[in-house]
Amino acid sequence: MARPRQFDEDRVITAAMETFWRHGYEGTSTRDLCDSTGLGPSSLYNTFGGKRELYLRALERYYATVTAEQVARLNEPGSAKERLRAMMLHSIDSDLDDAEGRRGCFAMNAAVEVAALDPDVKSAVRRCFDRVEDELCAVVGAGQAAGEIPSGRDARALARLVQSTYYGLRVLSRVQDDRKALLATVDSTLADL
Amino acid sequence: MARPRQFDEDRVITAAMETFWRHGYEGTSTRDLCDSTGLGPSSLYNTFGGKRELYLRALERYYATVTAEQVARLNEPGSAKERLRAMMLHSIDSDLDDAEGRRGCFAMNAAVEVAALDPDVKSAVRRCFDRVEDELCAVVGAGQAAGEIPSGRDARALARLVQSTYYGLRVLSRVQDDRKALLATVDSTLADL
DNA sequence: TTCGTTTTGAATCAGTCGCTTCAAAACCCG
DNA sequence: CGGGTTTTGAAGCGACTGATTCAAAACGAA
Repeated sequence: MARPRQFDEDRVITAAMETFWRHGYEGTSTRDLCDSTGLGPSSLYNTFGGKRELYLRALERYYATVTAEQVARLNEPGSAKERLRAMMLHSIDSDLDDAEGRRGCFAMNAAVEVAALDPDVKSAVRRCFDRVEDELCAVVGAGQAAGEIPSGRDARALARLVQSTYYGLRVLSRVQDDRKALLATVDSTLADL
Repeated sequence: MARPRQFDEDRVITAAMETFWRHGYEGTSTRDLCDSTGLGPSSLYNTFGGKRELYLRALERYYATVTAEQVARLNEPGSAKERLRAMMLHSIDSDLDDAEGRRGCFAMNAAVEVAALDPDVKSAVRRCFDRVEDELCAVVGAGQAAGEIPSGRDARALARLVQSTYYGLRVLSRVQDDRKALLATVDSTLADL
C-alpha cells in the first residue's frame, strides 16, 4: 500500500520517556526529542501529533513498564512487610543513584510539574498512583490475613499511609542524600503497621 | 550620589516568587518575570544577575515567609498532635484550593524540577525541609514530655516519619482531590505516634 | 548648577521554541 | 513495472528565549 515506517514506535516512545523523565516537560524541546528518538520533526509530528501528546504516551509507557515493575516487586515471595520494604528500598536506591541521573519518579515529576495545568496528565499520573495504592492494599490485606499485620484497621487506610510515606521519601531523596535516614523512616513506617 | 531605584526589591522578589511558584523554573520566561515584577529587563539583570539568581532569591523568600508560617503554625497553642494536624490540614487545604492556583509547595516543586540540576537550589530547598523537620522534632519532643506521645521512640525518627507522610500527601494532592481521604491519612499518622 | 553615578526604557542580539510545509523517496499492490 | 499512498528529510515559519547594549533620565553631592 505505502511506504513503511523506518522506526519502531515503542522504541521512540521509550526514548521520549527517558528524555522527558530526565529534563521535565518544559525542559525538553522538540529538538531534544528528535535527537533522542532519531526521528525528524515531520515524522514525530505526523505520528504523535506534538510534544504534549508524546508526553502523554510517555506517561502511558511509564505505567506499563515502571509502575508494572513496582507492582511485580510487591508480589515477589516474602512476608507482607518484606515486600513493602523491598519496593521502597528499591525506589530509594534508584533515586539516590547518580548513574541513573537522579531523575526520580517520572509520575511524581509529572504530578508536580504538569498535573495542575493538564487534566489528561493528571489522569495519567493518578492511574499510576492508584495502581500502586491498590497493590499496596492487597499486600496489606494479605499481611492481615496471615496475622502479620493487626486486622483492626482498614487495609485501604494503611495502604494510603504507606503510599504517602513512600512518595514523601522520594521527595526528600531529591535533596537528602542520607540513605540511612531514609531507610530508618521506611522501617518506622513498617513497624507501625 | 546617584539615581535611586524606582522599585522595592522585596516586592520584586515576592512577585518573582509567585511567578516561579505557579509556572516552575523552565515554564517561566524572563519576559514573564518582567511583566509580573514591572521591571524592565535591564533593571532586572542589573539588580539580580539573571533568571537563575532571581530563582534562588525567590527560594530564600519562600523560606523566610511560607516556611516561617509553617513553623509558626506548629507553635500555636494546643497539644502536640493538634499542632501537627493543624499544619498538615492547612497545607492540604491550600493545595486543593483552586483560588490559589493549585501551585503546591514551592520548595517541593523546586526539589522535583531543579534540585538535581543545581546544587544551590538543592541547598535552598533542603534548608526549607530541614527547618520543618527540626520544628516537627521539637513538637514531637514536647508531646513526649507532656506524656501525649510515648517516649519509647526517638523524637527525630518520629518527626521524619511525619515529615515524609506530609510531603507524600502534598504529592498526592496534585492528582487526588479527595480531601477526606487525605485527611484520613493525616489522622492515621497521628494515631501511630 | 554642574558633575559623577546609577537606573531606566527601548531596541536588539543570536539562538531556540513548537510546529508546518512540501517535494522527493520508499514502499505495497495489482 | 506503474499507480497510489505514506514517510521522510530539509528548509523554514513566526514567535519567543535569556541576555545585552546604550543613550537618556534622575538623582545626590559639591
